Amino acid sequence: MDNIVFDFLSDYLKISEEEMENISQQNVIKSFKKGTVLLSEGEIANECYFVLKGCVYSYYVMEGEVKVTEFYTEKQPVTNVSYTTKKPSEYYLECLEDSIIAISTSERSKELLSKVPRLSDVSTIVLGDQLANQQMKYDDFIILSAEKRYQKLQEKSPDLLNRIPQYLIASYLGIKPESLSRIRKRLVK
Amino acid sequence: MDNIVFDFLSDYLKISEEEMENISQQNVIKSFKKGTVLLSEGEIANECYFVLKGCVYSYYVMEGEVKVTEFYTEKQPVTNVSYTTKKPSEYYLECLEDSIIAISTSERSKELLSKVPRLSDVSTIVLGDQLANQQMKYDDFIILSAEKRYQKLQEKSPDLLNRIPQYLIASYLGIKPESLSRIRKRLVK
DNA sequence: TTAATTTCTTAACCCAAGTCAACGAAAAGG
DNA sequence: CCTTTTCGTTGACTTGGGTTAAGAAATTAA
Repeated sequence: MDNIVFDFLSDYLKISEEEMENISQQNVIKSFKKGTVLLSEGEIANECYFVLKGCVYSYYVMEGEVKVTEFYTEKQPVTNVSYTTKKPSEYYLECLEDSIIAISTSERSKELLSKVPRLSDVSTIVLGDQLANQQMKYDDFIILSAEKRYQKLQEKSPDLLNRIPQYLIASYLGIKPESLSRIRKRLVK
Repeated sequence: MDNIVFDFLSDYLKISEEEMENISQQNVIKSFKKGTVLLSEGEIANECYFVLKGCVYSYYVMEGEVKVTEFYTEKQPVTNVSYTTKKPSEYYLECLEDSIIAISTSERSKELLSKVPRLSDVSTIVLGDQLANQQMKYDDFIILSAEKRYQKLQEKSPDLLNRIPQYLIASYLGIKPESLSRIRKRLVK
């Protein structure tokens, strides 16, 4: 499973055998059953996650209603406000499928960074990329209609539409399942 | 004007006289007239900005229509996707007021970081904070109605409502000026 | 396989925001 | 100062998404 981590890192730099060794030793990898809650509302996160296999999603519960904000699949770091701010989380992180996940903590990250200092450049770049992505995601949401957002999702991540139930896709798009049904009907014509 | 930069930095660490000296020397500060476009759609950004005084806003132009995505005021770093990705910008950055702005480039940042290495921790923290903020902003947009978003803006940044024209606030909230008018009318009752 | 449960679709009706248009208020320019 | 433009509000009408409810389709469990 480690090779997925190296695959991800090698987008940013070439890694030596020795560094690989250090990273492997530091890596804590766990399996979770579908439905496992990794972080609950109200909890303070002391772990951060990287999805190796499966799918994790984040959602708020507002007046009993689930509002999905993101899906994280293979090779994706899970952004986690509570882990950054050390304040109680306002949302949940849950496994949508049986998943294999690399887990880190502040302590382990520091330790790893001291052994492989070059990784700090990677983390800066990854953070910057995540910020840029997050901003683009937000901008799309403001700029585009629900219908356009669905079409864009179809283009950019058709895989998500297959592996994720439609009512969660609807929530992710900011609409109700019934509306997504109507949009899909409109579009097939 | 430098003191605003130090004020910002001192939220993250104590700065020595010598470091201040280095930072001051490296700092490029410019004044801009209201309406000055700092970055146009299609341009690749090679500068990044930090607002010392005044106000900068980011907006897309979609089919001739302006869609505001953010206002940046005193003591705020301006996030800039194009600066990170080195791809043509999809949006504009423009001064909404006469503004005084600290400007950096990749080269100058590197130089400064080599002189004051401690700043790299700050930049990581600031990046992390920005990511967390951006995510919270997105989540609010998905979760809340236009009316709730307006109320939240009123609470959190009443200053913006005074200094920024309403049709731009409306755009920022993702609605039309007419709708914002109606929301305001509904709320005074 | 069948039964139970979950997910998806459709229809009828409602409402908030969009559109178009008009008009008054405020700012900007001369 | 008055004129011109920009900005904010209001009204009438349209529209896309929400709500409720029912049934069909697809999963899951027995």
